[in-house]
Amino acid sequence: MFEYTITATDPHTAARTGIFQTPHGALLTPVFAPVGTQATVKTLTPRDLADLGATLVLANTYHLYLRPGTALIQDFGGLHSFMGWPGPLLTDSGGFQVFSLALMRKLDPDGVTFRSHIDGSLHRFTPESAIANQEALGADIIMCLDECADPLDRRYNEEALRRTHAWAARCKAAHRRADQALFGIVQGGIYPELRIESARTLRALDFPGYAIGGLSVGETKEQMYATLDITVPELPTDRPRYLMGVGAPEDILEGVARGIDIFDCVLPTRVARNGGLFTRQGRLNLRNARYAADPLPVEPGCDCYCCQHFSRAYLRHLFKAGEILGLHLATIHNVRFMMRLMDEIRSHIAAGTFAGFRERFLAGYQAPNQEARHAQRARYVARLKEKEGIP
RNA sequence: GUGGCCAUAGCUCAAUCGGCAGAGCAUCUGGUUGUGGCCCAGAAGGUUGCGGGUUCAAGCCCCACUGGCCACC
Repeated sequence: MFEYTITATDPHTAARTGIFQTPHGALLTPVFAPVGTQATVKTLTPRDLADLGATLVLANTYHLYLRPGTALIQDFGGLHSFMGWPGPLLTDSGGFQVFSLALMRKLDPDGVTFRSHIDGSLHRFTPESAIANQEALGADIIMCLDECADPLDRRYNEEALRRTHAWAARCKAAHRRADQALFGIVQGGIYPELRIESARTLRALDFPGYAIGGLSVGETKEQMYATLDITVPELPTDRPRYLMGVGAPEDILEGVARGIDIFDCVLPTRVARNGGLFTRQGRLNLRNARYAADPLPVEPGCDCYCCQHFSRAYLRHLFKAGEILGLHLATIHNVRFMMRLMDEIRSHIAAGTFAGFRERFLAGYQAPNQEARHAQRARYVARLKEKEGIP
């Protein structure tokens, strides 16, 4: 179980294709996992997901632990049967959400105590309970409890890294189910020495796969790419590498080129629900007045149900009118866009033409305004700190 | 017909004693990276119903007109 077979390597980059065997099916990598936080990819049925070509779906342990409870899902035969998704599943540990969503958190060497963002009730995660929760959910790939620090705070990262490494060892020791692959998570912010130390420490624990966490959380894209450049080479080549929380189409290309095999991200589905539609030219904001009478499909040539049957004008109307169908159709398109992108990436790696494909894609793809992104991020962080009383 | 109340941004409404005309929604634009359809940021939008008057200064006070609502014939 959990054999990872490399099927092709790109001659010009670190990109590779592979097959990762799981109890619920084989994953062709590089693979992108749509996010189904609360045991559902918002607006999509499992049948939609299968039709779109999705193979791996991520669900969040933090949310499912709080509601409806991991024990209840276990009583229903686990997450696969509860949510009606027969394919491979991945759950995170819940650690990240404790730090990003919970109303309060108190760290100690043994774990983290926090208050639910839903009702304020008091809870606690330890490495052992994080594993127990994920064993109850029964996903094919599960994650160690880790601590995601501010990527630009060196001292915090040093401190968080000690906990993350100790917790990784305890997670591995606590993990019993042989039908789940437990991945370790490399942390260390944007600091090369910390990333290298983290990768080596986790590698010594011998996980069936390795995740890179703590990225796409506030650093620049250049810093993220540079961190991948120094981290991936420290990981074993015969195990899948999972870049958590990424990403945008341009980041997928850059990640694959640096040897990443697995991605997950809310971006395609979240942006879809706000009228942002992916195309090869960049993102199209359907709320814009310029599409009010546009008879074209979102992306001419796309084979998705949305593009095959509906105009931009109709989709814009659905969004302006607040109709549910707009969210569904936009999500269908964006997930299909990601799946087609991954298909093409795998084909080009297999054919040895990935480098040229990446270059052409990035030349034609207009990424969102980085200044606006970072300005917003700064405001968000400022609000968070104000909320928590940090000067 | 008589009396009273009202008229401010596309809509619903603020504006202290007469002292730089604002908000929410809608519109327009940008953003969302280990998920709240939430949300965040910015922009545009005004001859304060019309015409006079008083005043250094009027959305606010006075007169007339127009339109609306209420009450009573």
